[in-house]
Amino acid sequence: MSLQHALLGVLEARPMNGYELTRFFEAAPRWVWSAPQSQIYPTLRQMEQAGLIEGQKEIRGTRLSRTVYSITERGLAELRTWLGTSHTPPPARDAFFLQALFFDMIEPDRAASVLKAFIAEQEQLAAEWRAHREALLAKDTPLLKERLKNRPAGEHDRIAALKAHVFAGQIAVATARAEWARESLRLLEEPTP
Amino acid sequence: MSLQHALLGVLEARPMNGYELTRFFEAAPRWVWSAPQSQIYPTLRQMEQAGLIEGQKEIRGTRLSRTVYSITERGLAELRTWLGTSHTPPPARDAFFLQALFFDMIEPDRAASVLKAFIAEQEQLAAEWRAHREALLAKDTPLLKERLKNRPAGEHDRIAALKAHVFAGQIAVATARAEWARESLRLLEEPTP
DNA sequence: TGTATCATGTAAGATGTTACATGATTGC
DNA sequence: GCAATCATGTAACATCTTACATGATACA
Repeated sequence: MSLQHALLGVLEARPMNGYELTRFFEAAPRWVWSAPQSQIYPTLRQMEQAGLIEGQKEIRGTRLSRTVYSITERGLAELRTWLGTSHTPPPARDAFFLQALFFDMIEPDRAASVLKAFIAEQEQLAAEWRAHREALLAKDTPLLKERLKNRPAGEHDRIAALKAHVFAGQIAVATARAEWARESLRLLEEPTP
Repeated sequence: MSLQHALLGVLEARPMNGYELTRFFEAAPRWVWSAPQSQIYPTLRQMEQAGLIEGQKEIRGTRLSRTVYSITERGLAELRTWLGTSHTPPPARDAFFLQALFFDMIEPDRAASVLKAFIAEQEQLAAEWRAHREALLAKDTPLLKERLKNRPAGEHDRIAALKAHVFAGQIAVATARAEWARESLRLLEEPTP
């Protein structure tokens, strides 16, 4: 159900059509949730049926139609309830740690090259998140700007700080993973006595 | 495909039947991968068809039959290839960070209680992993004992250290998450000027 | 007139979840 | 005899992935 809540969270900022949402959820600088286009459209229709969002059909030109969805009172209530509830953690399922668990079965060189790629990838992610965090602190992302329009000015700093802090969390995790991988490299290279 | 590799990794230690594997993958002290019983059995049959594992039917008592699966040469090769290859990271999909991203929409008290539950849960996980890590370092887990029987004694320390280090990684991530949640609590409580 | 972008759709298959179902064996 | 454990199965459903398909509009 998380995709639905992710969509509700985005639509709370402003109404959007499937195409915009698709670009958002497929965006290169990774966000906290991702989904392919083929999942977005059916989910939107489902959510409309459930009364969580409302679609407004528009025509561009003569024949190109798009449906702009906005969050309903019901959707807002559902989102708030979900946000205020503790959910059971997802089952452990980390393909990379799984891989690392059996590194003793392959040559250290091969394991090392996998680890190095992992470090590069985590650092890349951290860099993207760092940029996004900065942009949020500067209140300079398209979505945050829209969102703040419906909020009292006195809260803007707090809201930006809270959102930015989520990406600080992503950065912290990516950094911890990269650091762990560097330690792994040292462990692998240790000469066996 | 990761479940298949997880199963291969476990079966490399020793042959097991579906029931044993189920207990392993549903075990309370979380491992790096989990799967329900309903997924294990069909996957095992699939893997046997693919020649990655080999099932040996046994009879306990008069009628209770079980199929003990062991890894084949083919399965071992597949596992080694997978272990030595870098895989594209899974798409970002973190329900908790998603939730935290919208904490500005609910009362700070409610957000705080969600955060506190999260901290407790991450610390619980870290504790379980810490215990498992210690057990691995002491070469005192059932599976590791089996596994080491087929390895030269001179490598035992290194293998145990490598496996234990994976759980050090899990602990580091859980700790980073808990620490991040504690910072969030402070941010939430900050008085708005 | 052609290319990039806008805009929406579906279909097949893999993976994961929840729940139910059946019977054998061990040990008290 | 009864409960806990051993042992395997399936069915329905939700979720996610990969791929294909179609047409409109903007703009150079």
